Amino acid sequence: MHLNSFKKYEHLTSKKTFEQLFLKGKSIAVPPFRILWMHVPSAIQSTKYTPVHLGIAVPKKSFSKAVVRNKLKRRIREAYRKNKHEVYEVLKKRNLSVDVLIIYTAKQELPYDQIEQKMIVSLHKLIAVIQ
RNA sequence: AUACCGGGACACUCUAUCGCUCCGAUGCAAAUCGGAGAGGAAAGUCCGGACAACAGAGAGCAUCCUGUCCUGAUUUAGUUCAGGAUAUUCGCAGGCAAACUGCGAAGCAAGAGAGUGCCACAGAAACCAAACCGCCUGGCGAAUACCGCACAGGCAAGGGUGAAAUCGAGGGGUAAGAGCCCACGCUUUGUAUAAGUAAUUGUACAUUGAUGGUAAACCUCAGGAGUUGCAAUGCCAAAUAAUGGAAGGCUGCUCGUCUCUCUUCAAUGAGAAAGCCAUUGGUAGGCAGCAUAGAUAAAUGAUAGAGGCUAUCAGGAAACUGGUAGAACAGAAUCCGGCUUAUAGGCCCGGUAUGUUA
RNA sequence: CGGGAUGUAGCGCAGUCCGGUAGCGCACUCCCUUGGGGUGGGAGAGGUCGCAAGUUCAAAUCUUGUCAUCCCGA
Repeated sequence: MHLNSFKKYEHLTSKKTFEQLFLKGKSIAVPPFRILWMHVPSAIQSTKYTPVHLGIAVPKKSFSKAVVRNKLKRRIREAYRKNKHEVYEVLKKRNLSVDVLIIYTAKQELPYDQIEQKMIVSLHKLIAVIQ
């Protein structure tokens, strides 16, 4: 498995899990993000084990144009893809898997390098909370 | 030449690394290899069509939409679009003036000779007749031109009001006046004739002086549209004792989901619009629909380099060289056609203004 | 993707159906009342009715286009 890939089976795809995250998920605030996460029963023996399922959300109220929303989602996905390996190592050691939802809460459109910096910070925070 | 406005086609290019979606091949799998991968508007959802459901076929009411003529275009459908022509409207000039003439621009939502409604304020009067200030004749008052009148009649030229007051202006005519009459111009309707595929236009004769405006008021005429929409619809899984996709009771009904007729099915049947009462639990995933882009929290990206373009700074006489910054509007979700709106930059076409030269 | 509604004074709303004067409440300004303020009384200002084009003598109102905001439907 390549370390920097971000395939479809690593996405959050079910509408139900989104609702559960909003109801029961624990939240961390790292501006410009807000991160909701929760533990999921692990299945380390099965071949389709994935430590993290990730969803990305950009609210329509802050950015009414679809182009801007797509651009931000792509930037966040790119930043996550490059920096996810630390989280994966920690979770693999402890046999855990989590569902995570990243919500973009800022009202301005940020450039890529800022988003990447904040992504590193927030992933470190997430690791600390899980441990 | 410069600036601005409008329209049109184009919508930075290439390479490397790391990644994404779908399809195909190999493979137990992980994965590897190959191929395809966003616009002119994908947008707004303003129209139309395909496609699907409502059992099938036909007719009609209500409701809604469209409205000159010809030619052409398309998924061959439209009342859509494009081009041309014409009625008409607007502006400028001419003219004493006009419902006039010439030039230029715009260019269609039919009909105001079926009926109903409305036309504020002002004005005497707003559509069917009428007379405020007036003009004229007669009568009366001492009163045969001049002043007056709760008098009798004639007139609609002039004033004034208004968006609009029954053709314009000239001459004749008259007590005063009036298309009352005449010439000129315009105009209504009809006939004939010429041009044109046609709408329509010209000419001649007769006739009229409009039948005030408003149909983006009701309406009339001609024509068109059955309704709902891919969240349509069909199937599977899951759920449950089991059924259904919400179930139940009452009222009131229907036999299409507006009405009528016929056909088919059905009376121990089928349907589900309206009102009231009361209960609110489970599943809300997948496949088809669906595409030589194509998903279902929804792919088409990030970084680096090179070249071209624009702006600006520095150097230079110039060609140019170097640095910095920038590159619009905007992202497919069933598909197709039209319309509308957004759009950096240079290019092409047209118009307006200013300047220079000839 | 498909339906629907609303834009009028600083704020909340009438008026739009059926075209001629743009109004109500709170807020604002000035004056009176009070020793001063509040309350109360009186007077006044503030709008080209989201924007554009059209119909009409005349448009907030009718027609068309457009821009915002909001609400529904699995």
